[in-house]
Amino acid sequence: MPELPEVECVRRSLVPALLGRTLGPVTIHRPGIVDGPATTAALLARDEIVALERRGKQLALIARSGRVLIVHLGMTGQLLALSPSLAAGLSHVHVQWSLPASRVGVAANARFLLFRDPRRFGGLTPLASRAALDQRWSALGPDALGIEPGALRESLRDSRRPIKAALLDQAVLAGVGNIYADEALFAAGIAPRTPAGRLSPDRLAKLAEAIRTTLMRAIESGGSSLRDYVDGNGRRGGFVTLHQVYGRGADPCRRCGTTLASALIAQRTTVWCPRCQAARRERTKRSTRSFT
DNA sequence: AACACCGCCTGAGCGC
DNA sequence: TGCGCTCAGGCGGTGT
Repeated sequence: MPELPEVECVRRSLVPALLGRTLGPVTIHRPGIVDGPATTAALLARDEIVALERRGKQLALIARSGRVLIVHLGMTGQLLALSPSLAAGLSHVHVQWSLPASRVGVAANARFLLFRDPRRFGGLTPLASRAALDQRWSALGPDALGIEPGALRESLRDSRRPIKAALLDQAVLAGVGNIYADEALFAAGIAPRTPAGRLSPDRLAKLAEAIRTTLMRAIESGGSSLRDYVDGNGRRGGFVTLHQVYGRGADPCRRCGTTLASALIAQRTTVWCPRCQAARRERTKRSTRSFT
């Protein structure tokens, strides 16, 4: 599932094919996946891509005209720059752009840009300007790849939810989904049900570092390909083999051998090691009325 | 206000 | 072989 590392891998893999290039005509097979009027201009047809940016799990194509197209991959979405032969015969292609011919190098064969998404949890959101993008992204928490302890502490202050639930909230922290929430909590040695606002500054610092490290390593491995995920060139990622807990419920912990626990937390299957991530007594909530 | 929960959608995997 | 069931989960909308 595309979380931050997968979206970042898509972004990086598409830079050679898209940056500085002008998209050709667009064909819209399923207008419903576009949030708003699905006009060719809104979809950046015949517009030059001047930047590819990411915030959390969202990817934005910035065009010369000033228009912006946000790409949400959802669970099964793919943005692919492919040769005609690879592009042919793909199912669930909702929007398709032509890419200009020529240009030597790795992107020379990429003649089509495709947005496909079998389950349609993803979609495209056209925006009129960079300012509109900034406004939209201001609703997101800080990007998880650069999360600092202070920012995490600020986001989680006074929250009574389980830390697992808080990490999944994109307004708290942008980019972490179910896989990397479990992996980061394991790396930090924190039990997923620990109330977020009760974590000590030390443990929050450890968690922030664990989040950054886990995400960076996943990016280096090309992301986590369970079933659907591939990057912009159609390549699968290799991080699944490095998962410590996600998808391993009832298997032995790779660190201590204890049987991994599994439960539904915040409506998500959550896996953790009861020994490496033992619940411990956290600091109690300080009275808000004391000494103010 | 903070949080819980629902439902969208398809294909893989399973039991029978 | 094939059918029906369950499960996966990002995220917006609604309920408590």
